[in-house]
Amino acid sequence: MMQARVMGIRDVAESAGFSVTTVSHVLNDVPGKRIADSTRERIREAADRLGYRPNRLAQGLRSQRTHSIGFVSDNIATTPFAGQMIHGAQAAAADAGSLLMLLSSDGDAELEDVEIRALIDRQVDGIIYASMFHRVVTPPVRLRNTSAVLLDARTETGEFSSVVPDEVGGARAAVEELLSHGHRRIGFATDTSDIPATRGRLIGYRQALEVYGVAFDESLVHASGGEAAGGFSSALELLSRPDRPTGLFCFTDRIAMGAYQAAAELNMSVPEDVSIVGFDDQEIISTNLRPGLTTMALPHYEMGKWAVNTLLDQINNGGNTPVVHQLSACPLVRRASVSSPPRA
Amino acid sequence: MMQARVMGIRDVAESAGFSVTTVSHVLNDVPGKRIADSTRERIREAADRLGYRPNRLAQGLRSQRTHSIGFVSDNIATTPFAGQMIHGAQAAAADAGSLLMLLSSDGDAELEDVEIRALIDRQVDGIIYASMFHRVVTPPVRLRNTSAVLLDARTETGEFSSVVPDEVGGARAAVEELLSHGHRRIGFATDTSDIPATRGRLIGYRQALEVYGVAFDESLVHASGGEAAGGFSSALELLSRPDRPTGLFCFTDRIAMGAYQAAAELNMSVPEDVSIVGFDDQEIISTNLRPGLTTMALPHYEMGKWAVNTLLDQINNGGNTPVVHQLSACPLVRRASVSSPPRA
DNA sequence: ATGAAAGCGCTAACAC
DNA sequence: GTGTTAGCGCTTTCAT
Repeated sequence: MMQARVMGIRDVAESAGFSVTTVSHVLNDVPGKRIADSTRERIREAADRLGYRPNRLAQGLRSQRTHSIGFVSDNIATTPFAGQMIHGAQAAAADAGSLLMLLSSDGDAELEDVEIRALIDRQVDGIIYASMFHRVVTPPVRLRNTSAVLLDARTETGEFSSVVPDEVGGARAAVEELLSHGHRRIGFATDTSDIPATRGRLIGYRQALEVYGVAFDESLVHASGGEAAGGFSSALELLSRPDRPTGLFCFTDRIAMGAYQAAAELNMSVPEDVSIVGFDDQEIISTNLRPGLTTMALPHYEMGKWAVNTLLDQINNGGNTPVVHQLSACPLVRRASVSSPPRA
Repeated sequence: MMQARVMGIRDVAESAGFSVTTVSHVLNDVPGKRIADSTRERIREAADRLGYRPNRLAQGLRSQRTHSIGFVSDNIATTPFAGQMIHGAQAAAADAGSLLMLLSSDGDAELEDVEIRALIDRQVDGIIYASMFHRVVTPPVRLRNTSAVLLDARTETGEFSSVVPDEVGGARAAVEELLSHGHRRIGFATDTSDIPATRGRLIGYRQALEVYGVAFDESLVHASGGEAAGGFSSALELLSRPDRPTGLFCFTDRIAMGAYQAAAELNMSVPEDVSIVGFDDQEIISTNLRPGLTTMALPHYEMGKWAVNTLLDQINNGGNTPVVHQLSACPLVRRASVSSPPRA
């Protein structure tokens, strides 16, 4: 383990025959410094030869910039989306030469505060405050002591820049996919929680119907307690009606999974007897269902990227950036669960 | 943004009327220092009053210990397991006052090397080198310049401490679950990849049969190209035989999902007509399938924890720790997909 | 075109 | 019991 000896800027200076100042100048490409090309070359050569690597800690201490950003999330283990957000964030950070410091609070507000403190103690340049599902949050006040951007979340008052998925637009596109295939009776198997997603997707559902001049029929929207089991019972009920819908818009892919089970139970096949579109594009479900599920993708990767890019801008501008609230589009992912309605 | 002014150890010293040395001693509880209780108190009070927080960068620079550890993984977005490993690692790190710096290489070896360098430049205390599925890896040589432990991976030569799931034991337990319910013809729907998981689980399958004195029948193991579609065709074939198995051990939950689909196709129900046990406990599948899937959990959280604890030990002992290769047990998660075989 | 020297905030010999 | 002082490895002002 451990290299022979780790070379510092002084070793480079000595070896190249210049002062540390000059070495620092050339290695950091400090602008507006008149330095002989030959000098630059000799210094670079020496640095390479010695395998010099700047100590980022020392740099950070001196320059007040650590090139590391904190990522606090309420959860990370139990949601398949965390990975995408983190990945997007990490990719954007890496592009800018920064690293992510990751922390999960498991929803414990006190712990969250401790974690943010730990991050600030480490002099992170800023913090991404992430939620694993779109919601309204109230971050610890301490978050105001830093640059911060909200990911998949918003505060009541909108004080931080934030990015969330476009629930309304996504739902509208989902239902339009069904409408454009000729469906006119379209059920909505939704969730009982009162969160931005349920509200937004219902609005989108209605908007799409309106665009196509289809009257909204309240009895066609059925809410249940999330997950496949809820989707199963919602769909079972909806599909058992004499005037059953020919298309089903499901609040999540998990609910769609339940809808598939209900269809099987009723000996109906997808999409011949009933077309289904989901939401989330949880690939493990959407690609493994038979037939593959047409669904709206949640733009987690893009949101993660947007969040750190915005944070970085904010940091680089010394906090003089306007607060912006970004809506991120949910693209339609076509697979095989939508066709024309049965002839009847 | 930004607090009024951030207090340093000097402010505390001044305010308390002692030297920075003494402040450092009491705030860090340095052992073997004789300091008056009254002094301790006054210093603590001053620190609290001023809201003093040590600058971890400066501490790290001086003490050569940053209390941050790097986590490099080949992937993070597209696997549902990443979250669990990261969470376990982060939890263990947090317990020890350390933070995780996260990096994903997307399988790009060159990038991986760059990332490890970036981590070392930031003076991380050590590095977790993680794979998102159990495999044999060859990490960049640079990894030897630090303390490192392998997570869900091993090298050919076993030079780093490592932790991987006990594939053999898990598979044996899975098949024994079937055997103990009375099944004697048990199919194995596996994957075609040649990786530790396929090899180990086949061994476990055979061991369990042997324990129960059931002869191994090669025609009962059917390999396909992963995912639900493969499981569907494997199971369809296995279950269509005249001497069809009454129990199915599936290489993954995704394959089990395909097996459910095949059972439905054949109008067989789970578990009445066929009992199924999976592997992985991908909850999004295992809990949402109907009926719930009995499966073997992959101990990702525990492995993540073990990895950083072991790394931390290694760091604290200055690298004089023996290399250890840990097998982590895969617990059985009983749900509703196993019962006694049909009377026939 | 280059360098001396101060100092980022802290720890740890070593004095007293 | 407590304080002085010398750095950790680097950036940056200011001289020259």
